[in-house]
Amino acid sequence: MRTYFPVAMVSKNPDHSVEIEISEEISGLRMTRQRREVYRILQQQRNHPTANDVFMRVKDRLPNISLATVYNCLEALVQHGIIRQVNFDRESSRYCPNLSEHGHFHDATTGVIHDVSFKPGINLADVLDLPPGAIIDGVEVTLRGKLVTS
Amino acid sequence: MRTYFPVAMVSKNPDHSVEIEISEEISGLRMTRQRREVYRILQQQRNHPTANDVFMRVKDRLPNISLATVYNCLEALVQHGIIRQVNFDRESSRYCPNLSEHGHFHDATTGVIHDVSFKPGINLADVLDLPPGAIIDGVEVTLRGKLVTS
DNA sequence: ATTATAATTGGAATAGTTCTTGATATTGAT
DNA sequence: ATCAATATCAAGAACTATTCCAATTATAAT
Repeated sequence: MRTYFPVAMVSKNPDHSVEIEISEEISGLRMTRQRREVYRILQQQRNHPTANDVFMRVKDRLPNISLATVYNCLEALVQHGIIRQVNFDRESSRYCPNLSEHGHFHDATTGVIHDVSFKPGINLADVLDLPPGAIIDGVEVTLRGKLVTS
Repeated sequence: MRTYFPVAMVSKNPDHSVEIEISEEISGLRMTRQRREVYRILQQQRNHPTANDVFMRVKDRLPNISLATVYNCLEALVQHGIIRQVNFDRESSRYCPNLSEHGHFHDATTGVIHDVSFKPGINLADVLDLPPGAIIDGVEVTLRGKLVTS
Protein backbone atom coordinates (compact mmCIF):
# COMPACT_ATOMS: atom_id res chain seq x y z
CA MET A 1 0.00 0.00 0.00
CA ARG A 2 1.31 3.38 -1.00
CA THR A 3 0.26 6.27 1.13
CA TYR A 4 0.65 9.73 -0.27
CA PHE A 5 -1.02 12.60 1.53
CA PRO A 6 -1.85 13.39 4.22
CA VAL A 7 1.19 11.76 5.60
CA ALA A 8 0.76 12.70 9.21
CA MET A 9 -2.37 13.34 11.26
CA VAL A 10 -2.19 15.67 14.20
CA SER A 11 -4.57 15.24 17.12
CA LYS A 12 -4.71 17.03 20.45
CA ASN A 13 -4.85 15.15 23.73
CA PRO A 14 -6.80 16.44 26.76
CA ASP A 15 -3.50 17.66 28.23
CA HIS A 16 -2.84 19.66 25.02
CA SER A 17 0.16 17.55 24.06
CA VAL A 18 0.24 16.86 20.37
CA GLU A 19 0.06 13.36 19.04
CA ILE A 20 1.19 12.67 15.52
CA GLU A 21 0.14 9.54 13.70
CA ILE A 22 2.50 8.62 10.94
CA SER A 23 1.50 6.07 8.34
CA GLU A 24 3.27 2.75 7.89
CA GLU A 25 4.71 3.86 4.62
CA ILE A 26 5.15 7.28 3.01
CA SER A 27 5.79 7.77 -0.71
CA GLY A 28 7.07 4.23 -0.89
CA LEU A 29 9.42 4.60 2.07
CA ARG A 30 8.92 2.12 4.87
CA MET A 31 8.44 3.97 8.13
CA THR A 32 10.67 2.16 10.53
CA ARG A 33 10.64 3.18 14.16
CA GLN A 34 13.73 5.35 13.64
CA ARG A 35 12.44 7.06 10.54
CA ARG A 36 9.09 7.64 12.15
CA GLU A 37 10.65 9.34 15.19
CA VAL A 38 13.02 11.41 13.10
CA TYR A 39 10.14 12.58 10.97
CA ARG A 40 7.99 13.28 14.01
CA ILE A 41 10.66 15.57 15.40
CA LEU A 42 10.85 17.53 12.17
CA GLN A 43 7.08 17.94 12.25
CA GLN A 44 7.10 19.16 15.81
CA GLN A 45 10.30 21.18 15.96
CA ARG A 46 9.96 23.35 12.92
CA ASN A 47 13.05 25.44 13.46
CA HIS A 48 15.24 23.75 10.86
CA PRO A 49 17.26 21.48 13.12
CA THR A 50 20.61 19.99 12.12
CA ALA A 51 21.21 16.24 12.08
CA ASN A 52 22.80 16.58 15.47
CA ASP A 53 19.85 18.56 16.87
CA VAL A 54 17.58 15.75 15.71
CA PHE A 55 19.92 13.15 17.16
CA MET A 56 19.89 14.72 20.62
CA ARG A 57 16.16 15.14 20.55
CA VAL A 58 15.29 11.69 19.23
CA LYS A 59 17.23 9.99 22.01
CA ASP A 60 14.34 10.76 24.36
CA ARG A 61 12.32 8.08 22.63
CA LEU A 62 15.03 5.89 21.11
CA PRO A 63 17.97 6.00 23.50
CA ASN A 64 20.05 3.60 21.42
CA ILE A 65 19.76 5.32 18.08
CA SER A 66 23.05 6.26 16.48
CA LEU A 67 23.98 9.46 14.72
CA ALA A 68 24.67 7.44 11.56
CA THR A 69 21.08 6.25 11.65
CA VAL A 70 19.80 9.77 12.01
CA TYR A 71 21.81 10.69 8.92
CA ASN A 72 20.46 7.60 7.14
CA CYS A 73 16.88 8.42 8.07
CA LEU A 74 17.19 12.04 7.05
CA GLU A 75 18.70 11.02 3.74
CA ALA A 76 15.95 8.49 3.09
CA LEU A 77 13.29 11.07 3.89
CA VAL A 78 14.97 13.60 1.60
CA GLN A 79 15.37 11.08 -1.22
CA HIS A 80 11.68 10.27 -1.07
CA GLY A 81 10.66 13.90 -1.10
CA ILE A 82 9.18 13.79 2.39
CA ILE A 83 11.40 16.49 3.82
CA ARG A 84 13.83 19.05 2.41
CA GLN A 85 17.50 19.51 3.12
CA VAL A 86 18.54 23.13 3.47
CA ASN A 87 22.09 24.43 3.37
CA PHE A 88 23.38 27.80 4.49
CA ASP A 89 26.89 28.40 3.23
CA ARG A 90 28.92 25.52 4.51
CA GLU A 91 27.23 25.18 7.86
CA SER A 92 25.69 21.88 8.91
CA SER A 93 22.76 20.88 6.78
CA ARG A 94 19.35 21.60 8.23
CA TYR A 95 16.08 19.80 7.59
CA CYS A 96 12.65 21.12 6.92
CA PRO A 97 9.27 19.38 6.56
CA ASN A 98 7.77 22.30 4.61
CA LEU A 99 7.46 20.94 1.09
CA SER A 100 5.86 23.96 -0.52
CA GLU A 101 8.24 25.98 -2.67
CA HIS A 102 9.80 28.55 -0.38
CA GLY A 103 13.01 30.32 0.47
CA HIS A 104 14.68 31.05 3.78
CA PHE A 105 15.40 34.20 5.68
CA HIS A 106 18.21 33.91 8.18
CA ASP A 107 17.97 36.45 10.99
CA ALA A 108 21.56 37.37 11.86
CA THR A 109 20.58 38.63 15.31
CA THR A 110 18.77 35.61 16.67
CA GLY A 111 19.97 32.93 14.26
CA VAL A 112 16.37 31.99 13.60
CA ILE A 113 15.51 30.78 10.11
CA HIS A 114 12.15 31.85 8.73
CA ASP A 115 10.41 30.25 5.79
CA VAL A 116 9.65 32.79 3.08
CA SER A 117 7.12 32.14 0.38
CA PHE A 118 6.92 33.70 -3.05
CA LYS A 119 4.20 36.22 -3.63
CA PRO A 120 1.29 34.65 -5.46
CA GLY A 121 1.74 34.50 -9.20
CA ILE A 122 5.49 34.93 -9.07
CA ASN A 123 7.62 32.52 -10.99
CA LEU A 124 11.23 33.04 -10.02
CA ALA A 125 12.47 32.02 -13.45
CA ASP A 126 10.53 34.97 -14.91
CA VAL A 127 12.53 37.57 -13.06
CA LEU A 128 15.92 36.14 -13.97
CA ASP A 129 17.93 36.40 -17.18
CA LEU A 130 18.47 32.69 -17.65
CA PRO A 131 20.92 31.32 -20.20
CA PRO A 132 18.99 30.30 -23.32
CA GLY A 133 17.80 26.70 -23.19
CA ALA A 134 17.91 26.43 -19.41
CA ILE A 135 15.44 23.96 -17.91
CA ILE A 136 15.12 24.66 -14.21
CA ASP A 137 14.35 21.84 -11.85
CA GLY A 138 15.35 23.34 -8.55
CA VAL A 139 15.50 26.76 -7.00
CA GLU A 140 17.09 27.90 -3.78
CA VAL A 141 16.66 31.35 -2.30
CA THR A 142 18.44 32.43 0.85
CA LEU A 143 18.16 35.84 2.43
CA ARG A 144 20.22 37.19 5.25
CA GLY A 145 19.47 40.14 7.41
CA LYS A 146 17.97 41.41 10.59
CA LEU A 147 14.46 41.42 11.93
CA VAL A 148 13.67 44.84 13.33
CA THR A 149 10.88 44.40 15.87
CA SER A 150 10.22 48.07 16.50
CA MET B 1 46.98 55.35 -1.21
CA ARG B 2 43.60 53.70 -1.44
CA THR B 3 42.59 52.43 -4.82
CA TYR B 4 39.00 51.60 -5.42
CA PHE B 5 37.84 50.95 -8.95
CA PRO B 6 38.88 49.99 -11.49
CA VAL B 7 40.87 47.49 -9.59
CA ALA B 8 42.39 45.66 -12.50
CA MET B 9 43.34 46.83 -15.98
CA VAL B 10 43.38 44.37 -18.82
CA SER B 11 45.66 44.85 -21.79
CA LYS B 12 46.36 42.59 -24.74
CA ASN B 13 49.88 41.73 -25.77
CA PRO B 14 50.90 41.24 -29.41
CA ASP B 15 50.73 37.47 -28.82
CA HIS B 16 47.12 37.83 -27.59
CA SER B 17 47.98 36.75 -24.08
CA VAL B 18 46.18 38.86 -21.53
CA GLU B 19 48.08 40.96 -19.06
CA ILE B 20 46.34 42.13 -15.93
CA GLU B 21 47.69 44.98 -13.87
CA ILE B 22 46.57 44.86 -10.29
CA SER B 23 46.97 47.86 -8.06
CA GLU B 24 49.16 47.88 -4.96
CA GLU B 25 46.17 47.99 -2.69
CA ILE B 26 42.49 47.25 -3.20
CA SER B 27 39.76 48.41 -0.86
CA GLY B 28 42.32 48.73 1.89
CA LEU B 29 43.81 45.28 1.37
CA ARG B 30 47.51 45.16 0.65
CA MET B 31 48.13 43.25 -2.56
CA THR B 32 50.94 40.90 -1.71
CA ARG B 33 52.41 38.73 -4.41
CA GLN B 34 50.27 35.79 -3.33
CA ARG B 35 47.04 37.74 -3.16
CA ARG B 36 47.74 39.35 -6.49
CA GLU B 37 48.27 36.01 -8.22
CA VAL B 38 45.22 34.46 -6.59
CA TYR B 39 43.13 37.40 -7.68
CA ARG B 40 44.60 37.33 -11.17
CA ILE B 41 43.53 33.71 -11.56
CA LEU B 42 39.98 34.49 -10.53
CA GLN B 43 39.90 37.29 -13.10
CA GLN B 44 41.18 35.04 -15.85
CA GLN B 45 39.53 31.74 -15.03
CA ARG B 46 35.94 32.78 -14.56
CA ASN B 47 34.49 29.34 -14.05
CA HIS B 48 34.06 29.52 -10.29
CA PRO B 49 37.14 27.59 -9.23
CA THR B 50 37.50 25.96 -5.83
CA ALA B 51 40.36 26.81 -3.48
CA ASN B 52 42.13 23.72 -4.71
CA ASP B 53 41.64 24.67 -8.38
CA VAL B 54 43.22 28.03 -7.60
CA PHE B 55 46.02 26.35 -5.69
CA MET B 56 46.97 24.09 -8.59
CA ARG B 57 46.81 26.92 -11.04
CA VAL B 58 48.72 29.48 -8.98
CA LYS B 59 51.68 27.15 -8.58
CA ASP B 60 52.70 27.99 -12.16
CA ARG B 61 53.78 31.39 -10.96
CA LEU B 62 54.42 30.80 -7.25
CA PRO B 63 55.68 27.24 -6.96
CA ASN B 64 56.17 27.50 -3.19
CA ILE B 65 52.72 28.78 -2.26
CA SER B 66 50.79 26.62 0.17
CA LEU B 67 47.13 25.66 0.14
CA ALA B 68 46.72 27.42 3.49
CA THR B 69 47.93 30.62 1.90
CA VAL B 70 45.48 30.24 -0.94
CA TYR B 71 42.72 29.91 1.65
CA ASN B 72 44.09 32.94 3.51
CA CYS B 73 44.22 35.00 0.34
CA LEU B 74 40.74 34.01 -0.74
CA GLU B 75 39.38 34.83 2.68
CA ALA B 76 41.09 38.21 2.73
CA LEU B 77 39.72 39.01 -0.73
CA VAL B 78 36.23 37.95 0.34
CA GLN B 79 36.41 39.94 3.59
CA HIS B 80 37.33 43.05 1.67
CA GLY B 81 34.53 42.60 -0.81
CA ILE B 82 36.88 42.07 -3.74
CA ILE B 83 35.55 38.65 -4.67
CA ARG B 84 32.55 36.57 -3.67
CA GLN B 85 32.43 33.16 -2.09
CA VAL B 86 29.77 30.89 -3.55
CA ASN B 87 28.49 27.70 -1.98
CA PHE B 88 26.46 24.96 -3.59
CA ASP B 89 25.01 22.67 -1.00
CA ARG B 90 27.94 21.41 1.00
CA GLU B 91 30.37 21.12 -1.87
CA SER B 92 33.70 22.91 -1.77
CA SER B 93 33.36 26.67 -1.77
CA ARG B 94 33.88 28.37 -5.09
CA TYR B 95 35.06 31.88 -5.78
CA CYS B 96 33.82 34.47 -8.17
CA PRO B 97 35.13 37.93 -9.11
CA ASN B 98 31.74 39.09 -10.39
CA LEU B 99 30.60 41.59 -7.79
CA SER B 100 27.34 42.62 -9.40
CA GLU B 101 24.27 41.13 -7.75
CA HIS B 102 23.62 37.86 -9.46
CA GLY B 103 22.58 34.28 -8.92
CA HIS B 104 23.98 31.03 -10.22
CA PHE B 105 22.66 28.37 -12.52
CA HIS B 106 24.25 24.99 -12.11
CA ASP B 107 24.03 22.85 -15.22
CA ALA B 108 23.64 19.27 -14.01
CA THR B 109 24.86 17.81 -17.29
CA THR B 110 28.17 19.60 -17.66
CA GLY B 111 28.70 20.84 -14.11
CA VAL B 112 29.25 24.33 -15.47
CA ILE B 113 28.08 27.22 -13.32
CA HIS B 114 26.58 30.19 -15.12
CA ASP B 115 26.10 33.62 -13.63
CA VAL B 116 22.48 34.70 -13.82
CA SER B 117 21.46 38.32 -13.44
CA PHE B 118 18.11 39.69 -12.36
CA LYS B 119 15.95 41.22 -15.02
CA PRO B 120 16.22 45.02 -14.94
CA GLY B 121 13.95 46.66 -12.42
CA ILE B 122 13.47 43.50 -10.38
CA ASN B 123 14.04 43.64 -6.66
CA LEU B 124 13.99 40.16 -5.25
CA ALA B 125 12.57 41.33 -1.95
CA ASP B 126 9.50 42.57 -3.81
CA VAL B 127 8.49 39.14 -5.02
CA LEU B 128 8.82 37.47 -1.63
CA ASP B 129 6.53 37.49 1.38
CA LEU B 130 9.11 38.61 3.89
CA PRO B 131 8.45 38.50 7.63
CA PRO B 132 7.43 41.99 8.79
CA GLY B 133 10.41 44.10 9.82
CA ALA B 134 12.95 42.15 7.80
CA ILE B 135 15.97 44.15 6.64
CA ILE B 136 17.74 42.24 3.90
CA ASP B 137 21.45 42.60 3.50
CA GLY B 138 22.26 39.58 1.41
CA VAL B 139 20.56 37.46 -1.18
CA GLU B 140 21.56 34.14 -2.67
CA VAL B 141 19.83 32.49 -5.58
CA THR B 142 20.84 29.11 -6.89
CA LEU B 143 19.19 27.31 -9.74
CA ARG B 144 19.76 23.77 -10.83
CA GLY B 145 18.84 22.22 -14.12
CA LYS B 146 19.93 21.32 -17.57
CA LEU B 147 20.96 23.37 -20.54
CA VAL B 148 19.21 22.07 -23.65
CA THR B 149 21.30 23.11 -26.62
CA SER B 150 18.90 21.98 -29.32
C1' DA C 1 9.97 -21.36 10.15
C1' DT C 2 13.31 -20.21 6.69
C1' DT C 3 15.43 -17.32 3.80
C1' DA C 4 16.34 -13.00 1.57
C1' DT C 5 16.40 -8.23 1.87
C1' DA C 6 16.74 -3.97 4.17
C1' DA C 7 17.88 -1.17 8.19
C1' DT C 8 20.64 -0.08 12.16
C1' DT C 9 24.79 0.43 14.83
C1' DG C 10 29.38 2.02 16.32
C1' DG C 11 33.51 3.08 14.95
C1' DA C 12 36.84 4.22 11.45
C1' DA C 13 37.69 7.01 7.48
C1' DT C 14 37.27 11.10 4.60
C1' DA C 15 37.37 15.82 2.84
C1' DG C 16 37.30 20.53 3.16
C1' DT C 17 38.65 23.91 5.94
C1' DT C 18 40.66 26.25 9.97
C1' DC C 19 44.08 26.69 13.46
C1' DT C 20 48.76 27.00 15.34
C1' DT C 21 53.37 28.13 15.43
C1' DG C 22 57.51 29.79 13.85
C1' DA C 23 59.69 32.08 10.05
C1' DT C 24 59.69 35.96 6.79
C1' DA C 25 58.43 40.22 4.92
C1' DT C 26 56.66 44.92 5.12
C1' DT C 27 55.58 49.23 7.18
C1' DG C 28 56.23 53.40 9.83
C1' DA C 29 58.83 56.02 13.06
C1' DT C 30 63.12 57.51 14.34
C1' DA D 1 69.23 53.09 7.06
C1' DT D 2 67.73 50.96 11.47
C1' DC D 3 64.63 49.15 14.40
C1' DA D 4 60.28 47.82 16.37
C1' DA D 5 55.68 46.66 15.44
C1' DT D 6 52.69 44.49 12.52
C1' DA D 7 51.16 41.60 8.83
C1' DT D 8 51.73 37.69 6.01
C1' DC D 9 53.19 33.12 4.82
C1' DA D 10 54.18 28.06 5.16
C1' DA D 11 53.69 23.43 6.88
C1' DG D 12 51.41 20.47 9.13
C1' DA D 13 48.21 19.31 12.91
C1' DA D 14 43.53 19.64 14.30
C1' DC D 15 38.71 20.04 13.62
C1' DT D 16 33.98 18.95 12.06
C1' DA D 17 30.32 17.36 9.38
C1' DT D 18 29.45 13.60 6.94
C1' DT D 19 30.06 9.07 4.80
C1' DC D 20 31.67 4.48 4.71
C1' DC D 21 32.23 -0.19 6.48
C1' DA D 22 31.40 -4.58 8.62
C1' DA D 23 28.72 -6.88 11.81
C1' DT D 24 24.25 -7.35 13.83
C1' DT D 25 19.31 -7.00 13.97
C1' DA D 26 14.75 -6.39 12.07
C1' DT D 27 11.32 -7.03 8.58
C1' DA D 28 9.09 -9.18 4.61
C1' DA D 29 8.18 -12.96 1.45
C1' DT D 30 7.83 -17.61 0.66
